[in-house]
Amino acid sequence: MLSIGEFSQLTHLSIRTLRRYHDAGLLEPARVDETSGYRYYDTEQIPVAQVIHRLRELDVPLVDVHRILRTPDPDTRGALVAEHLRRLEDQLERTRAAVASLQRLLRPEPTRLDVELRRVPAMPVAAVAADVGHDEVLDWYPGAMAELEAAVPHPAGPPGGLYDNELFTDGRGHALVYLPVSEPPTSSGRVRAVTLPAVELAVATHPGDHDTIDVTYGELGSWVADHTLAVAGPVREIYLVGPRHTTDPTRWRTEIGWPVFPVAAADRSG
Amino acid sequence: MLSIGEFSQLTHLSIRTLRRYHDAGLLEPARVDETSGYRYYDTEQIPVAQVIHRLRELDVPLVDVHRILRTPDPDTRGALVAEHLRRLEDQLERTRAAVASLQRLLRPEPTRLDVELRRVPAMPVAAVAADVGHDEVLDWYPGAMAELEAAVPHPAGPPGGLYDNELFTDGRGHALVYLPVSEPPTSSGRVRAVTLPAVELAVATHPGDHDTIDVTYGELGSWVADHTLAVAGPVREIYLVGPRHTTDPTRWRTEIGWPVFPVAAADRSG
DNA sequence: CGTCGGCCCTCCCGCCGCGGGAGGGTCAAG
DNA sequence: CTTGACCCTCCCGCGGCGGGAGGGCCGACG
Repeated sequence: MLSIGEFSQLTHLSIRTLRRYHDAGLLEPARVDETSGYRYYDTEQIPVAQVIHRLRELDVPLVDVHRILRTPDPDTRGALVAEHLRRLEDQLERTRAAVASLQRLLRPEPTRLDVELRRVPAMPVAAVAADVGHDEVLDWYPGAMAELEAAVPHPAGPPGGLYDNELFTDGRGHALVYLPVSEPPTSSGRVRAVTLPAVELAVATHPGDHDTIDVTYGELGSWVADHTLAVAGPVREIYLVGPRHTTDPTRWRTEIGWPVFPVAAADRSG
Repeated sequence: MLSIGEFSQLTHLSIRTLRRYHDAGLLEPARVDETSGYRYYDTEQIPVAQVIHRLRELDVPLVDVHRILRTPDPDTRGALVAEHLRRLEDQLERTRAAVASLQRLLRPEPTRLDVELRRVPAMPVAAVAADVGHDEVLDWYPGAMAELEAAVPHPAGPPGGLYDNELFTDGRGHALVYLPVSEPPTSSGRVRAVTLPAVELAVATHPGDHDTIDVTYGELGSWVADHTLAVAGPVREIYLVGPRHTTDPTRWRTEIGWPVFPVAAADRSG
């Protein structure tokens, strides 16, 4: 029987941390003295403590550590761990992208931005919509678009999305992805027939992957702000060239459409 | 002049976050209405906001972001950013190591551990000591050892270290690294002449780099606990083969010496 | 000119995993 | 039996963000 201090020395986990793991039900001491409350551990618990230690080094939340430890089946457990490793890799990828983008931002080369004012008529589409958080969008998008493509084998144009402004201001809001159709589709699963309203858009094209799309957003937004206009509705994105066309992200083309009030009405002299 | 909501849409930073950055002095609005407190931003602030966004994606703390933004000289600023990238790489390295170690821990193969009881006489050494935190040790060690090696060109044995138990139980404590000498060295810099006390050690050898050294610690500790004895003083490490000998970490050999009360006295029948 | 809905304000709380510290009980060696 | 090391619980703080309450401000309408 090891006291908490001895166990701490054997596992290199601090006493405080061991107590916390006890409270969280992660690492129950082999025996707890009823009157004094003293915790006593067993040498067999050392490997368990080390597994916890490793998982924490990987920033696995305590609840997930709990889940993993509770899982008896090694395969399922392996899958849970693998899932976390996948997320770590995703994060690494995002880190790499952020580094690259940061370096570009710090060496500012004047980017010439072509902005086009475009009148878009009302458009019948097949759509999948949801209320999502800002950081859930990337997880939500692929499934929604896959369902759309299955339901609409012959779209009448490139896919797109509408993103409510609250998504950015509040970090949560309404998002909708669509495929244009020539005639209204039948609803199935999450797919619905929707008619997008006509709008006037200020459009800029973002080249490449979406890691730096906020830069183009900012440039387009500056242009819109500098040329008057107020924003009128959710931002639109149109995926002219995307992962469906080429695996080379540098070839992707995404149009960003910023809805504005029609130019005639934007003359505010009245 | 952009309201905070408009600016939020342009930068994809939430309103709350923008307010926080204002409070932290990171991103001062171009104008703040005195009576209403309304924040108004300028389109020129968009790139600044995006730099902040990128740095935060890299988990750079707000205070450091502040430092970086305040730095006018691009070279110094680049150095600060590079420093953070270096830390990211270190962390990545540790993550990699933790993953590897975790996989080994989850596929437990019975490790046969050779433990030797060894009586170590008092030993004159040149030593560098400090009070350090658990996670500062790795940063502190190289400099201390380099200073030692400069002061002791012809050591009388392999280098080693003594680590107080509080270092693990409290996360902070006394650490000492040494080089054995044949006669007491003169003090210089942080180097001091010290005589290590005689002890009885339970010794196990840890092969390879130190990423998994806690596993060996645990195994040795189990052995000590299962064979009686109480711990008597700081743990010792002896670096038989280390980075000074070979760059191949798999060849490293580190002895872990767990001080125990002399075996005769460990008979607790009295 | 008043009203109303949307925007913005400040202030406080919660989250996670950990450390710090207060205040007090327990254990074992002398 | 005393002493000092050890252990206990409980509360607070950190950093960066979100949630929510409670209340002013703005501008487009009637």
